Amino acid sequence: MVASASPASSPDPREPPPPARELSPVDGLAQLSFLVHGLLERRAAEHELSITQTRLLAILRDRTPTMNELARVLGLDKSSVTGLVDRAERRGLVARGPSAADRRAVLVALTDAGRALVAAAAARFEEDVAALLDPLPASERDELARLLTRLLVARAAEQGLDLFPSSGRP
Amino acid sequence: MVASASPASSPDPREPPPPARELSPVDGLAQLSFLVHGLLERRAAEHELSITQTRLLAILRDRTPTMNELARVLGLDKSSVTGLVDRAERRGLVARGPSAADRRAVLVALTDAGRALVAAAAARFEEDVAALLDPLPASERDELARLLTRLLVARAAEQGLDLFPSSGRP
DNA sequence: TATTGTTATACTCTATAACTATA
DNA sequence: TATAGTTATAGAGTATAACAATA
Repeated sequence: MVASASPASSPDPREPPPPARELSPVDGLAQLSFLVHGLLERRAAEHELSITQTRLLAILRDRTPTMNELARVLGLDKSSVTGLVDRAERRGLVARGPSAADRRAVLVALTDAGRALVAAAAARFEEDVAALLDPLPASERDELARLLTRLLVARAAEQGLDLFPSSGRP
Repeated sequence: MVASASPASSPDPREPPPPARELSPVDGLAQLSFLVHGLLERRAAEHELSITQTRLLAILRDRTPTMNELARVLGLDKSSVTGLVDRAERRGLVARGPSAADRRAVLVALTDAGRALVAAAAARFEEDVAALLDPLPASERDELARLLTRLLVARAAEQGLDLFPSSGRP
């Protein structure tokens, strides 16, 4: 797993190769995850962005959180977010601002430049993933989407989250 | 994509919630990749390993490469590998040794401690991925494996690689 | 007293450039 | 001269601990 692409089982050398082999679901999922992660990493790098910087900008597309909220969403210590936002601010991608509600808090927002950059990177990444799915006919892409959605919904439910909110809440 | 779990489309608020929604194949793949990557990161961290250290140890399970080969496989500069192997060696996980063929070269091998550590981390990670697949009945896990294998085989073929070698070679 | 954010410090990971030893 | 590896240096990303300002 992790680094090697070969299946674990060693076939009997006396037999002719079996007609078609398949990855285990576990191996397939693991390998595909690394592949997709690498695609994002490469596209982000084209815009001089790390994965973390990309996540930061992606989060800010929807909200204007405090430093503290950002730390929670990113799963980082607040001191790490200070540095992260410092570097993005130096590049003019985000801006800090005061909070009307709490004079201790600092709000972080995307600048126009940051919004343009994350939009470009996201578009390219989505093209990559779409290209990855290209070999499958549409019916099988739908089937894949159905299976992946079920996995993600189940996982979200285990964590008490709803993957599809907005069903009748303010 | 990237950071947010919500689908892009906003439903009509006058309609009752549609019966079942689904992620696009692109979103499903992207989200699942981050999920699986995070699982590996957490399991590795339990053993005080970074993803990079884990990759290093995983590669060494199968081979005893030179520093140079390691740099190529990991996609890193050789100077980065020097530091990586330094830190692993300090922890007693790998050992450097001379090459009989080339007195400039340095061979890197897993120690027993390193082998035990990577085996433990890999086992836990595979349990995690298996648990992720648990919500699907066996027939759908098989279908998922079939679809993922086709994607990975197609991608490997584009790069001139065979995902399933060993068909009639020493 | 508790919370928000920054600073100081330290370690990992990564790269570029310069260097040593061998081929 | 070219290649294998290390060292020096620099910067991103991360965390812990101590601090200032505000609640």
